[in-house]
Amino acid sequence: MTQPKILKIFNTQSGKKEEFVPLIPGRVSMYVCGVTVYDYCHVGHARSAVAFDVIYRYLKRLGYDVNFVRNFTDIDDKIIKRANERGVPWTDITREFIDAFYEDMGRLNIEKPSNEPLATDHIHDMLAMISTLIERGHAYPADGDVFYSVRSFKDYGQLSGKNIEDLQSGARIDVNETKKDPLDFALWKKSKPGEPFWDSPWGQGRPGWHIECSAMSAKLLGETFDIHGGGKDLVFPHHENEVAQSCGATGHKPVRYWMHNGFVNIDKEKMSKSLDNFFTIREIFEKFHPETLRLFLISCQYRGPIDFSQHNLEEAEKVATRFYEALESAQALLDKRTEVNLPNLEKDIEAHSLLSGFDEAMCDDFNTAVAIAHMNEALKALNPCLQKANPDINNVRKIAVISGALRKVGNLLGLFHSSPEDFKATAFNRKKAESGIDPAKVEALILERNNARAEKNWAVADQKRDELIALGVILEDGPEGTTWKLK
RNA sequence: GGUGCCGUCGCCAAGCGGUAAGGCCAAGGUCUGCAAAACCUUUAUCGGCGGUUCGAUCCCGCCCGGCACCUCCA
Repeated sequence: MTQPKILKIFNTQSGKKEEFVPLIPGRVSMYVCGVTVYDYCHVGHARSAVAFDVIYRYLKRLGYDVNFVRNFTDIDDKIIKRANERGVPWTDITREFIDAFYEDMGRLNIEKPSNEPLATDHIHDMLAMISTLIERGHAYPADGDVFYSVRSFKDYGQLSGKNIEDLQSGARIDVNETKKDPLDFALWKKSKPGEPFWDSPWGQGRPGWHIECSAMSAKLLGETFDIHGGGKDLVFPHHENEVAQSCGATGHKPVRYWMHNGFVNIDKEKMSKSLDNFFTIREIFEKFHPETLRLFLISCQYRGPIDFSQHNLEEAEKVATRFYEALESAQALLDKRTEVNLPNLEKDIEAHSLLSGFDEAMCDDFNTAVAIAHMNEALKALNPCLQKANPDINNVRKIAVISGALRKVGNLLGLFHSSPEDFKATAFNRKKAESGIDPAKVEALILERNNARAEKNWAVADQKRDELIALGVILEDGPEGTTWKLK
């Protein structure tokens, strides 16, 4: 990028968009809460992954050297429970779902972060932090457990906008006899017989959920780092507790910009395990191309809710198809017109209005919805050039520039990673399965129709077309013959 | 009960003080033997009522409707 842009980020902490200024010029340190590996990822996980992937990619475009850490929570009650249900070692569970996670993320075209620490590889860092918290009077051991004393931290609640009195009056906090205060949360949990454990000064046990992020972010990014992200549901208590832990241990705030993505909803309700209204990513991929899911997820601003439905995915699929088809024809034309020299193409691409519009949108708190609107405008400029039977040199160049700009912006959003054939094949296969159509029958009817057309027997040709339409088949007569697709 | 968020064209979705981006769908047109694709054109005053302002979808208040967090959760 030639022109420096001012990036604005909505900071959960302040509730406002703020100008982004990294702690160290030219560098960004970013930590995003990953997943607990006890099950397959659902669409909600996909949203978070895609949102921060787009953010990661864009920070790099702005020229930052980004140190991006995304953790795996690989020790937790749910993992132990799942292992017991299956009668296998808990490490079998974590290994299986880490592999599945990588498979899903790979298909979604999520870039690998700089570092992906496992909680269990950092137990010693957590123990050190817990000891510091005890020394500083922010935590206390109690019968093998260690708890954080929430009332020892005067700013508790400042991230999520809660105050201790309100939390206390809410009757949903579990009562635990060993806690001094019901608001206190576990830093270390004593293990029960048969459960995995690590040795600690307080006996055998395992870490509480929140401590891993505080310990690993400090270890890998420093006591103060730029961006911490995750789903909105993590604001309280997880991120609130992280702030308490880190501030308690170091005396200063760990995070400069807190970013939270909105939920994926089903019929206006949050998609969640407890409501049992979730879809796994791999279920979606059985019907839709990963890029369709990706485009759907970035078709609105990352902070708001997004309603998940087959209808909305189909709409995203249409949009993606239009882009793929235009890009495909542009490429075909450019391949044919190799005699046209295209000097300084990259420079013209970067200078195209799509790039400036894209940058403006992204600098406004990563507004991907507006970015996609600009892509549609570019597409609208590209298509008329593609209409021309034999475009002149200027048009060829225009096609090269606009399609290049579209590809570039698309790639920055993680799109156009597939081939047009693969992309269209996914939609075709789904429709074929849903309609139960027989391709051989379609081909036969098309042949009959084309025979009639060759004899200029339009009545028969149209009758065959009507039959095909009744089947949901749409014909396209092109210079290289007739192709068909499903409605 | 406490705390936030949201309500923009039939549908999805930006904008958030100066008279509403984009997409889907629909209609008309160009093209086509007819179609399809593509292109062109057309479609909203922003949940309701007050207030602040020269001016409000955008600020404030109240109301109606929906959601979320306060418990594991992306």
